[in-house]
Amino acid sequence: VMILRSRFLDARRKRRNFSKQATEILNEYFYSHLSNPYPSEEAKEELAKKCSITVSQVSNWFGNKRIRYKKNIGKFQEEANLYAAKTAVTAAHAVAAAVQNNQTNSP
Amino acid sequence: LSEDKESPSTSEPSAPTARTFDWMKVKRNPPKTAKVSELGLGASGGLRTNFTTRQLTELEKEFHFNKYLSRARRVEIAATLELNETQVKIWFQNRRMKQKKREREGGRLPPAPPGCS
DNA sequence: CCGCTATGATTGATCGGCTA
DNA sequence: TTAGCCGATCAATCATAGCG
Repeated sequence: VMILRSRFLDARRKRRNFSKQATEILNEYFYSHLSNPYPSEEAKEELAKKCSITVSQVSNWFGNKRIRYKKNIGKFQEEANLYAAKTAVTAAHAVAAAVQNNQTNSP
Repeated sequence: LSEDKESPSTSEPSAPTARTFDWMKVKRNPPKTAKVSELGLGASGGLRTNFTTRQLTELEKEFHFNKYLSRARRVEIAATLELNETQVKIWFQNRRMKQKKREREGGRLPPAPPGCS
């Protein structure tokens, strides 16, 4: 029984946390799509490239994130607000750029 | 082809942050791994079956022989390993997906782990 | 060094869609 | 109409990484 764990050194043994920036990118996507955090295959590939990890790892990350998020929403409130603010700033910049671009082209 | 806006379902019009969306409420039905034989005994439903090393070894062996099972073979395996036909069927289903996944992204740096001393 | 939490991966089983 | 398969996901758990 004890040695039943002979699932022999699953690959999980040498687990490595993702880089800080990779986690940053994943969280940004997750919270900016909180209403439906299910990236398409294409989106996963893009995220995988940006994070320098595999598509499967992106899938694992979202799978774990969704489950753990809904298991204890309160625990992620702080994180949620943090990324919500960050994307808001990004959106603001985008709007500002669009406005400026619009002014220089429309007249 | 994008714009979501999933209905926050049964929620308040607007909250400061983080509303509750439908995906957060999704609940899966518990496994019905019950065997018609034990209707009054424990260990039937709601639990994730833990396959023994022997069962996994046999299933793996069979998988390398056939990626797909015939009904007859499935019944045979299930009886031998004391599992449901469904469990055997699902095991093969998952095993095929696992195989495909490995072929797909396993196509890179398999050997040569730096620390080989 | 120890205990507890955070996190990546694994996997039996479920869900919805499609096909023979 | 129905059972098996696929693809994605869930949900529980494993083993390790990281922090106090």
